[in-house]
Amino acid sequence: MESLPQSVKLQDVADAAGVSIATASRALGGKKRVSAETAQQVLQAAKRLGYRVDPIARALRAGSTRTAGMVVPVIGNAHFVELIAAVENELQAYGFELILADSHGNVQQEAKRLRTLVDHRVDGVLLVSHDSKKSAAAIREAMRAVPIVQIDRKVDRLHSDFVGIDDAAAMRLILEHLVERGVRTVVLASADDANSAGRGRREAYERLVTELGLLADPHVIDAFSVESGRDAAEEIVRRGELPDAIVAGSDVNAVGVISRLRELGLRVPADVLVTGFDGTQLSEIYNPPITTVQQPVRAVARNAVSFLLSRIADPAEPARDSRINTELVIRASTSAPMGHTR
Amino acid sequence: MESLPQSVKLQDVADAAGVSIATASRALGGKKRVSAETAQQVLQAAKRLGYRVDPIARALRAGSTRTAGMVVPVIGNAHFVELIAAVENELQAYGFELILADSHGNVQQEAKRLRTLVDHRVDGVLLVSHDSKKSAAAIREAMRAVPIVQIDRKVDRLHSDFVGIDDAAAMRLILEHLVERGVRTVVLASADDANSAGRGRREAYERLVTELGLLADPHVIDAFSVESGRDAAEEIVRRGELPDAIVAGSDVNAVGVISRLRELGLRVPADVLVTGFDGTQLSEIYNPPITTVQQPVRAVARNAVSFLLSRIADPAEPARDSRINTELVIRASTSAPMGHTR
DNA sequence: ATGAAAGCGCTAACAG
DNA sequence: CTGTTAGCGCTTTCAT
Repeated sequence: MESLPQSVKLQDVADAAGVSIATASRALGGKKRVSAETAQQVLQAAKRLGYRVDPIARALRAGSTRTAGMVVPVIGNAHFVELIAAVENELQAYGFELILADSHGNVQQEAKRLRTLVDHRVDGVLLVSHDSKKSAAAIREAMRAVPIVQIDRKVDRLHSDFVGIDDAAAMRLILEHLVERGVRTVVLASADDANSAGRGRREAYERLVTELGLLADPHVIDAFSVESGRDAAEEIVRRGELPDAIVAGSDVNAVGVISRLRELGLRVPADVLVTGFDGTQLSEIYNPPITTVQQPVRAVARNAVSFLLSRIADPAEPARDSRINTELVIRASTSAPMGHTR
Repeated sequence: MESLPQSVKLQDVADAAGVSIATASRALGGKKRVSAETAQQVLQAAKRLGYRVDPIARALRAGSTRTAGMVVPVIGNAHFVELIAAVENELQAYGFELILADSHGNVQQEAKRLRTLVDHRVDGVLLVSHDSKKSAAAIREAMRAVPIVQIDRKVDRLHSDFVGIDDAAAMRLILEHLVERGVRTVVLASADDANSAGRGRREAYERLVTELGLLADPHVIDAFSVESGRDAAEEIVRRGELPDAIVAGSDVNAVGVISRLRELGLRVPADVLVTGFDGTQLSEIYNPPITTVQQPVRAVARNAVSFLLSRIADPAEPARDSRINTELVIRASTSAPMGHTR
């Protein structure tokens, strides 16, 4: 009982209900200035005809596309994947579509994608930025046109909503756990200072290493990727004496570390303990399962979307900053007795 | 040197170039009916003012949004993640945006998402469908409004473009490899018949098992997910005698199988060989790395997008069906000598 | 080759 | 409470 898609327009509904197009629009929009019965008529006519608003026409006139953009550094990173899925799901509940953009860990691409998102009149943007300094300009520009909520990583001196985790507290969870396991020497294999998450984790690591009396080799600075994890492992092994534990800055790093160690004939946790960061499904299913700090991805997505929608509703709102707590999940990668305790 | 976003309109460019808005539009559109010099003037004025077309207004008038929709059963599945990333990348090259939708492996959701994509006037849809029968109705409806290219899975008796792999050939690669390894008994742990990929793989498996003289326990039918892989492993172990090899219908299944086996105290490949399917990064980094058939994801994405764009350009084109070949990648999960050879 | 003008489908003044 | 009307910014006949 459907007519051809897109062919039923507001005028048709108005005609069918015997009212003007304006009244039909108001009724459909749930506006107050319509009598209950007229509204009924219109609603029924609309349903009967299978009417659906044309979001394009509505957008042109009213400004809203009911679409949000999301920019991430790499779609493929396990953590971002989970974030994307959670965000899509959350937006979905509010009838918003998600336009996805990959910045390929590159400030130029990021700027470009941000610009086309703005051009496409998304109502708002969820952004996992690439560089805490170099990303600033493009974001500022985009913010003049549309609300932006930053997720996971914060750009320096940028006044916007933010949703993330408490990196320092999370790092403490990891390191205290390692201390309990009898670890004395550690090495950090994490992303470098280019983004705030990497920086926050490294700074916390350095503070805590001192506080907890751990011996830290100069840490290996790298990116959040499997490849980087592999490189880090390689370098650590090449240096000679293995540390008691390798603290990875993300689960994908940890996976890279472990897989390369294995290729080099070293076992986790028998030869060295390894921890992850993020709590992706990867950490759970990997062999060995990886001790990590679990990010509450759904909560992060929920907050981010809620911040975005409320800012769309009222752009003047003060910027909010939400840091959700993580939870330590202990798994096999740190469970066996170590071979190298001093 | 930027004015406020979205504030420069075609009229401004026309004024600056000293021509009419119609001429400006034609010049910007690269249309023929404009003199070379006038075109130059307009182009320069546009650049100088930082003009950018308003895609919404253009869409309302011209119909095209330069946006494609993509619907997948689960964003999180490793294979779909890679597909999404490749498609986003490919579309990007043509200046198309990607609206992403998760159907949550559910026909109702799928129908709904397809409908909102159509409402949002995407120019085309890339679809990994959920059910080779039950998905048909919604897809047919959507196809009346917009071109659809199916990826990976084909809905029965539906006349549309399709891009996928040769499941039968891929399964042959896997099984012949196992035979070479001396395997005699195998079990299939794969998705059930609800989608064509699952069905194709199972049918090929059954044919080949006979052809190759393998002993196949009744296969374990399941979904494409880590959890299903785990369940399958559990059931296989519970049955008693372990087969020589477990053939998973996807990499995520294989990972589930291996992780559960490990929990049950069984080792891969020492106790049983396991193969994956898809060739995701997961198969490469897992411990042990998993023997699998590699899908040429980038080629699939490239073909799918190219099919879509050419069909958008000419909806009357005959439907194309492209099956790209896979490659066997041998890794540790099938490399060690087996313990159970008969 | 160029310009004037008519909408695309909808919402929001502004009148009544 | 309801209807009339003016656009949102752009593309595209239809004249010239």
